[in-house]
Amino acid sequence: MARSTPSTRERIQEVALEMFARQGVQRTSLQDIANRLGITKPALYYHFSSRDDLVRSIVNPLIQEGEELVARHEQRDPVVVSELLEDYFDFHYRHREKLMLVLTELRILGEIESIDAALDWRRRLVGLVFGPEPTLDQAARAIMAFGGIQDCCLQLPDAPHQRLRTAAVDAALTVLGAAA
Amino acid sequence: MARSTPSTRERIQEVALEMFARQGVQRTSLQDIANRLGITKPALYYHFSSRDDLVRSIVNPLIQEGEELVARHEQRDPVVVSELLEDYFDFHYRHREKLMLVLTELRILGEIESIDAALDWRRRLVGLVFGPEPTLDQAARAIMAFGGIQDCCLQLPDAPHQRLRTAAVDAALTVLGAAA
DNA sequence: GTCTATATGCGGATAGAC
DNA sequence: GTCTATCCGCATATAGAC
Repeated sequence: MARSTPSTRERIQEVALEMFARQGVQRTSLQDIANRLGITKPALYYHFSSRDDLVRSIVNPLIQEGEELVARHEQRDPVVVSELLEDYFDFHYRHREKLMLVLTELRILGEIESIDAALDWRRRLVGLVFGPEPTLDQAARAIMAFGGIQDCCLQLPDAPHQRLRTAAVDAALTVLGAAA
Repeated sequence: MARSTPSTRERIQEVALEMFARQGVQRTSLQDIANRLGITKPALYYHFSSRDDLVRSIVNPLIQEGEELVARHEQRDPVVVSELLEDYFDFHYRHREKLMLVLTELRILGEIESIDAALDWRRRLVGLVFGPEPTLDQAARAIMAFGGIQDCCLQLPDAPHQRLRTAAVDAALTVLGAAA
């Protein structure tokens, strides 16, 4: 983390993320972002070809990293569910600011054509725990476990990291365990 | 359900809900809605004083009904958790189209100043199960249980109603039970 | 890589006639 | 209750100079 002077491109992403999170994507104009940085709109267009391009550049690395997480666990044999849940928690906790953005404005996933990737990601997570053809009961429990870990990260942001991690993962293991 | 010819006001709400759900609130202009109904924008303004007013008119009854559900269970002594969860499921299942709208665009709750009501609602639900000062572990489990029921309704829309109800409520009881 | 200047269009909203 | 006409503002986006 050298934190050398960030490039203009990176500064734009930083400020955009902060403003998107605070006042919403749609309500944040490129003008706003440019003003905040002391540059002009055309300068912004030099770095990002459109508004969606900017949003994509912020969200895509997240999707990428999530996919890698799943791929890593898919290669394990056997799958260790508790470690999967822990990694899943850490991923969400680490990126909770960006995730808050995505989840309070889920629609943007569709707008940047990433909705399919997100759905596929969910499907593969369930597959890791219950195989490719889960029963309805198993599907419900998987939704509750993974969704719940996500929600814990976002709804209890002030809780101490390690205690929250234990609480969330334990709760998830409880739901999953009763159907294993 | 007389389904007499709906008033223009009701037809606007119907069409708006359908378009909001399909293409998003922000991307649906009053012009779009008016065109679809074969009327003009000013005609729309006769029925709703602003765009937010229209959104509010669609979402508010939902919030209202949710509050009534919580209030009803708050008056019970003792609280019967399984029945609370069943009512909670039925509420979400019945209104899943509108809820999909709200949850894929959570930001709109802030825009119509209903975010506080929504947060308070969650807080009271947790209180019904674990009292006013839940531990972190209990809070995590409550988030997982209530959030999970919600997610099941929205993510498994094709599942048979009764089987889904049983699966979701059972799973929720499992998480809550282990901390009761 | 950043600027000035500007084109263009759409969205919300209102006035006032029918 | 619905229309025509219109205002205003802002957003996206481009051209071309420095």
